[in-house]
Amino acid sequence: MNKDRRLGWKDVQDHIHTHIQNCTYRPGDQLPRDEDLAKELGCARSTVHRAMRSLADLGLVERRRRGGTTVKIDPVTRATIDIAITRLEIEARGYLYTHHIVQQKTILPHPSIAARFNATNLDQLLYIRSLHLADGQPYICEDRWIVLNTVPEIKGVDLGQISANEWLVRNRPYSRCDVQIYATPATVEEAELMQTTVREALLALERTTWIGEAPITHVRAIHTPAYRLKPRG
Amino acid sequence: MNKDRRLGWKDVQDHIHTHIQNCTYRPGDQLPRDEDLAKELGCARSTVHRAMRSLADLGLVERRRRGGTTVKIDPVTRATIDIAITRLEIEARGYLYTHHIVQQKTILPHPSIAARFNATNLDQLLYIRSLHLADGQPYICEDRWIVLNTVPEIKGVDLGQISANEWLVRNRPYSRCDVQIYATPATVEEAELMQTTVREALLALERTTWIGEAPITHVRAIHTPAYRLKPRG
DNA sequence: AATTAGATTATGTATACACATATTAAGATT
DNA sequence: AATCTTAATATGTGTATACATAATCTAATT
Repeated sequence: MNKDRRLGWKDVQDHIHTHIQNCTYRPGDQLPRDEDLAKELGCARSTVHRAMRSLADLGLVERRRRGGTTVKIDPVTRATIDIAITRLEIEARGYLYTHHIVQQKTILPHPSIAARFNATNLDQLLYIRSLHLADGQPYICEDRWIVLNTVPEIKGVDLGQISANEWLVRNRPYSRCDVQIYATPATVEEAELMQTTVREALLALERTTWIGEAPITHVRAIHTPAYRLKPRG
Repeated sequence: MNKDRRLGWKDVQDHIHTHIQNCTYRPGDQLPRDEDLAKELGCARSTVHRAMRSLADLGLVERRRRGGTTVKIDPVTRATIDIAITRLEIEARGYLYTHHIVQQKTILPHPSIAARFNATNLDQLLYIRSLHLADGQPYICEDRWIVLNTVPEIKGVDLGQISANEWLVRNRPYSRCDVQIYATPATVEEAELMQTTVREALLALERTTWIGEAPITHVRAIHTPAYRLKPRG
């Protein structure tokens, strides 16, 4: 009912945020101490602290132990992207998901792949090229290398049924993930698979994962020409 | 000295995180109540709460008021990218930054631009195409539309000196920013500016900003062919 | 003058407690 | 059986307090 009871940390956050947008506080400016703000606004220091930490997480302010809080001198635009299981992304858009394996083989690691893993002594890899479709139309083509030493169980999985993408996400948590996003021209084979023209500009999303020191998988997913990656919320 | 004094929230976070990586707790599994965990680990509930909130922020667990905490059923790979002032990005890589304006004119909004702003009644726009170089080599080519009604002061700024990018970031905080990332083939003019070939695949980064309801600027930045966007460490 | 040691300061963390809120389960009412 | 009400429950928030830690300034020492 009545929100006027007490001041919540979100209220405090909005208060400061508004002042930053107002240019009351400009980039580089020093903000009041938590304790002073608490007294001024009539709440506990912990409440101001909670608000300030949130603003710091958003990249709007910087806090230093004895230096206090300042509005970030060089503001950055912070965008967070969630890379979901491909099936779920396609279904979330209201399409019917299907996928099939284009090629699958066990190989020794190419130097460029080994470099991605930052490892020299890699053994056998399972390479899979698969196509993920939305309502029958190509959506993502992924090239994946799976480190069999780290994930031996995958040899017993029917990857035509459940995609390697989905199986790994559900069964192999990782401790580190390296992501790279870039544009790449479609090769002849990719163009054919994605039903587009050779050298068409495609968005590539590369991920490499480890569990502890052990490499799990490296994947390069290329999207349809019209694809636009949009950060959340 | 000795870290064994008391359990910190990061210790608790690591504890849970390790169990998730272990598959002790698997996607979909229910975690113990905060209070039980606190008792088990010998710390306060607030400490567990802090750790859990952090894990929720990382997208690893989900919390619901009476439903407790569960390991996220469909884990996503969450990547955060910071888009900095172009000059700072180039200088951070150790290059000498220069920039120049290729074209500048005042125009009425093209429908596609108005659509980006989600506004119909836009007045005059300042359009600027500028090239940002690293050690003299093309790095980013940006097309920018500035809403003069919202930012009239920019008419008095020497944008050959300070780039529109930098001036806006420093002087015009925004309340909303829309980001889109995609691949685009270089046009004839873009290819010439970026010293590459026509239809080469380039990474485009589009941003649109508002302050309150008022549109500020829309910018489309295309990068060199080799450019890779990397989320922060 | 340079270095060191100690005091000062603002944020960071841990704790205990009370109450708020969303959600589910159980029970009462129709 | 369907609906509404009420109670139970786990997380969310606000407060007060104490102490930890990092950064900075000051003063003592060499």
